[in-house]
Amino acid sequence: MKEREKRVLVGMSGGIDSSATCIMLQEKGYEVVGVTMRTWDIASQFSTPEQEEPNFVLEARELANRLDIEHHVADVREEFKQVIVKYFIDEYMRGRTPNPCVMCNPLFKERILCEWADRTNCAYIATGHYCRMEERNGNRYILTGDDSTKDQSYFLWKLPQEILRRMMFPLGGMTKVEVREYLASKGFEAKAKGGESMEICFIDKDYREFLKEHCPDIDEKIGPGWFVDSKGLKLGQHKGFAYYTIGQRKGLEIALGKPAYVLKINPVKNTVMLGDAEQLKTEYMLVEDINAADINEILTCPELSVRIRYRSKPIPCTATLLEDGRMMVHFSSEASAITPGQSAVFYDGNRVLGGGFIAFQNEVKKIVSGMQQQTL
RNA sequence: UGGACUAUGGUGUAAUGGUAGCACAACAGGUUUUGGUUCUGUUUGUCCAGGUUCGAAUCCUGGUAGUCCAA
Repeated sequence: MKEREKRVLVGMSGGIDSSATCIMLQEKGYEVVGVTMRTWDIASQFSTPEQEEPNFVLEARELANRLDIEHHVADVREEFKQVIVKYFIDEYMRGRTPNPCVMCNPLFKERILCEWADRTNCAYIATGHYCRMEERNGNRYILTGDDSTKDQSYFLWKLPQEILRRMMFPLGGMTKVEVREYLASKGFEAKAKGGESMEICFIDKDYREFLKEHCPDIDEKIGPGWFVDSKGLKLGQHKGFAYYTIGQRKGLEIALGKPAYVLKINPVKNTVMLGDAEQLKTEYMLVEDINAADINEILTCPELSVRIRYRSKPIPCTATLLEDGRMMVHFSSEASAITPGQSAVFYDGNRVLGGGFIAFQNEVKKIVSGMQQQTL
C-alpha cells in the first residue's frame, strides 16, 4: 500500500463522470480507492427481480475490477432515509421546496466519503462534479466548472472548509463532451455513450407520488385547499399545499385563460396563491442559514451576484446582514420566483463566496422599509 | 309554476347559412444530478329530437338544463 498522500478515495456512482474521475486520477499516479454508496433502491435500477444490488453498484464494481482498484460498497440506506429523505418530506410539509442535492453533498455523501477515506487511509477524496477549487487567504473556494452547461458549483455551497481541504474535482476543467471523448479514448466506449443521471436520485417519477408513499397521512394532515388570487379571491380547489412549488405552472389543473403560476404558498391557511409571470418578479429576497468562508466578502463584493436556482444565470445583487444572522439581498436586475427552501448561492465572478437557503419572504416588506428608514 | 336570455372540447370564448378557430387546461416528448421554468408536438367540442335548406353551431318547432326578472 502506498502512503496516505498518494491515495484518493473516489465516490463511484457507476456513471460517466465518476468513472472518468477514477481513470484520470490513476493516470496521474494516484492510488485510487472506490466507494459506491447505496442510498436508496429504486425499481428502475434493478433489471431483474432477483437482482440483489442495483445496476449502478454492479457497474461501479465492474469498472473497479477493470481498473484494478480497491472497491467498497457502503450500504447507507437507513441513514439516507433518516437524513435526506426526512429532510425532503419535512420541507414540503412546511410549504417549502427542498434542495436535496445541496443537503446531500455536505451532510451525507462527502461526509461519508471522509469517513471512508479515514478508514481506507486516503488523504484525499474526489468526485466527478463539474467544478473547480481555489485557495485564497487560507480558505478553499469552489469555482464554477469550465462547462457552463454542466456546472455544479450551485450544489456545493454548504461544503465546510474541513471537507474542501481534502477534496479534488478532476473534471472541473473539462466539458461533458470532452469527458465522453476521454473515456472513449481510454477504451471505455460503452461507458462514454451512457446516459446521464438526472433528477432526484431517490425518486423514479413524480415527487408527489413519493410524498404520498412515504408520508401516508399527508392528505389527512393537509388535504384540499383553495387557489386564491393576489387579493385573496378563491379561484378553485387544489390538492394540498405540499404538492405545489413557487413558479409552478404545469399541473395546476386550473384554466384561467392565461398561464397561471404559483406565487405563494401559505401552509397555515393551506392556500396557494396564483398569478401571472409578472407578479413572480421581485426586488428583494431574504436568505437564512448562511455558510461562507468569510461572510464579509459577500457583503462587500462589488461584483456580487446570486444564483437562486440551478442552471440559472447569476443575478447581480447586493447583500446586507441582518441582526438575526439572516441576509437581505437586493437584486440589481430581474429576479423571478423566489422559492423558500431553495439555495441562494453567492458568486464573485466564477468563485462561490457562500450561500444560504431562501427563507419565507413574509417579512421582506417590513424589513426593507425598516432598513430604508435607517438610511434616511 | 308568468316573462326574458343563454346552451360550442376539461374551462373560457370565436365563427350571423358554406373547411368549427383561439387561449387556458390535459397528455406526450426534448432540456435538466433538486423542485419549478422553458421549448416542441398531440388529443378532445356545436345539449337532445325533429324540421327548413344543395348545405345548419348559425334559421324554425318541441324538449332538457342553466341564469336573470317579475312573484
